[in-house]
Amino acid sequence: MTIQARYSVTIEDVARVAGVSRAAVSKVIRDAYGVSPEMRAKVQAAIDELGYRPRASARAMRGSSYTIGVEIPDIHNHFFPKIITGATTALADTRYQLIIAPAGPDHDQGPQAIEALADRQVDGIVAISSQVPQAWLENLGRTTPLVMIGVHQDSVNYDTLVGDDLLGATLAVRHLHDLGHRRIVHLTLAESRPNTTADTPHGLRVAGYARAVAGLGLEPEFVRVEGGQESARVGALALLSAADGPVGIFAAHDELALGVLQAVAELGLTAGQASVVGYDDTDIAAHPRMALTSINQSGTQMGAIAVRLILERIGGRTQTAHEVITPKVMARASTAAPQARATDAAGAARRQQQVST
Amino acid sequence: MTIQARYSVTIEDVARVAGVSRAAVSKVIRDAYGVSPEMRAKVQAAIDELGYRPRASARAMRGSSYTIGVEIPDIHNHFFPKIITGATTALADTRYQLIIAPAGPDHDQGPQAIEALADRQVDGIVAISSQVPQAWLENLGRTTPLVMIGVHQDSVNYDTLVGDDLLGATLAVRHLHDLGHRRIVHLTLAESRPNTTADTPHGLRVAGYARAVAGLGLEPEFVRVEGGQESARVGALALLSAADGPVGIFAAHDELALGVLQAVAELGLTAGQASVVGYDDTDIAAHPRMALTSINQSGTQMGAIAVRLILERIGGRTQTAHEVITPKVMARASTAAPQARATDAAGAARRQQQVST
DNA sequence: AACCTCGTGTAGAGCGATCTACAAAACTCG
DNA sequence: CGAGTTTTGTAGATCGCTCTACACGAGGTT
Repeated sequence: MTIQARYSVTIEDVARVAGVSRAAVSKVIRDAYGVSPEMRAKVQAAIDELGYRPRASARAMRGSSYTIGVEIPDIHNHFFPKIITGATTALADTRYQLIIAPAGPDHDQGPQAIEALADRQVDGIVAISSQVPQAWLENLGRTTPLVMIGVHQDSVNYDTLVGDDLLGATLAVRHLHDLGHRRIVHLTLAESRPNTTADTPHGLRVAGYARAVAGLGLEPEFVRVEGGQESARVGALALLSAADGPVGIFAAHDELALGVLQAVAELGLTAGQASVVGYDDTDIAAHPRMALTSINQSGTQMGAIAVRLILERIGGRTQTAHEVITPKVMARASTAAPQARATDAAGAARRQQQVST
Repeated sequence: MTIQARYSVTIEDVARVAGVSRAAVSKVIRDAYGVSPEMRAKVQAAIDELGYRPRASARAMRGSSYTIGVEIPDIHNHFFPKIITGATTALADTRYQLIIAPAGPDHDQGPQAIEALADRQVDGIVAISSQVPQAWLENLGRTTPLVMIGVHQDSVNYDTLVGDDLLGATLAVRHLHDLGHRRIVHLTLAESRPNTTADTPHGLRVAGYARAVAGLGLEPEFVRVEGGQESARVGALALLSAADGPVGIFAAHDELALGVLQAVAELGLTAGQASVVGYDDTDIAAHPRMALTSINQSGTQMGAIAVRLILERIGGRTQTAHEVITPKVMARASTAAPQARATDAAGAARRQQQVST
């Protein structure tokens, strides 16, 4: 029975079966004021009997859609699922449902996905793409609770949530330096890529790196890549093939670091010869086969905070909030004290052979 | 200007500015029949000027929401992002937007997420959780185009899309056997877990394994775990510590295989001593540090097919379709010809020590 | 007894689009 | 050139819910 009529059963039907008005049913399902226990029981019985479920789109027309939207820029970056997990968990006991709008595979589709969420009248938006015009965001934030993750500019109409990228980069450099490395290279996205300007996470990591390196009296040195494991692999391969001493590589995020590890593996180098630090501490970093040293900025915590901020906004907070998460180093076996390269012919030959694999 | 009024701009406003009726504007934005070029231009100009965007929830009340929903059971399983990628790409040139509803971290929340999508009046649903009562799905399929991925029972009201799990398991076993392995163990989910009954992908992999092993005259042998890398690691650790000959392990999916690889790494075993095959061929499997042999059932292709099926349904197809994807082996370094274990005291001691790490 | 207050329920407008009729204008064509 | 056909645009109902305004009856006060 319940199953039979699943859709096409409306609040009207429930009202008829319960023998009350639509408004009464509406009150019950919204937990609104002014419902007697008897009425509630009667209505609830009718709801159960008919298997009634209110349609979100109809509710959204006047009230709220009970939906929180999260925009994620790259479904392949394993950092984002952590944010989702944190958010989903934080939302578990509420009546809100989380939906994700993935930005398309091409870049600069972030705004499009955010817009799609706004079009769907979600009650709040969490967005991660940073390459969105601020004016546009300010305007969106005026009508919809909005949390931007990784946006460092302060704003009037929306909340922000960032990791302390300046500090994170410093920690990465210091970690390599403490191990004894004196050549510390930063592998990051080409400046032509989105999300690389000065106030983005990647831009700040660049700045933090440059400052930390200068503070230690070392030369800054960059490898710029297009993004994705493959480009990082190629970039690292070029760097490491040309190098003959130990190199510490600070990759701007774990996805890139994995590409660097590919190159390290292909060249048969030890962690002492090529030490790699990533950023985000994704799940895979902890795997013993990777053992990637990484900067942790708890993604699950970020997700939970983002949801909290949204719910506060929905609850009536009018002042903007700007939260900062403090990163920490997760030291693993991908970094080690510097070690000279084997200069014997055998080693060189082996490396040579493995490059061509 | 465009930005200023972003929301609260309705079709009414556009109609007023363009000097036409609401219906005319509606026709233009839907590309409907009966619009002269001049009218179109006039309306389009007004739309651009005001920055008008139709609200999905209002459209959903009568027409369609132009939204396709995908339910995914476990955001941490890297196989699902591949499906999403395929689906997003396939949807790129249409007016449809893809949204994802993640099932909560607890199990058996699949139906809840699917229901959430239905409540939001999406025009089509792609769902991956298989542990949903069939009657419920049949009913849902009656009102909404629905594609179930990984559901092997044939259905009347919804389409299905599966990998040939029976064949995939056979390929895995045969691969290990061809390498020379004679002890081939299947590591899979405990039968108490969701999605393990006979007609689910995991159930069929078990059946395929059992049949293939029997066909080769070997004994079937199972390690049952709760799910997640950690439980697989623990299960594999127990298996491999007790074993003294070479073992071939066929893990029911890559996530579990990664856990097995952890155990292999901790015990310091070679690929010949413990050969591991996964299932799904997730991105990370190809990383040289993992080099995980895996059964590929193209996730991106699955996503693309799922979307195609949905769009066909929206377009009017009434007969159900049932697509099958043929899996193939991606052989990598995690599997190798069997190799005896070192029996010297040093080797045993080393293994012993590493277990306790 | 008349007046308030409070709790409970209902009527009915309204949200922003779509979509069915239908009217008016513009072509065909014998 | 008038009847028929096609094209183009509009009016207005409608989708399923929320929410404001209000009616009604029961108690409480003076």
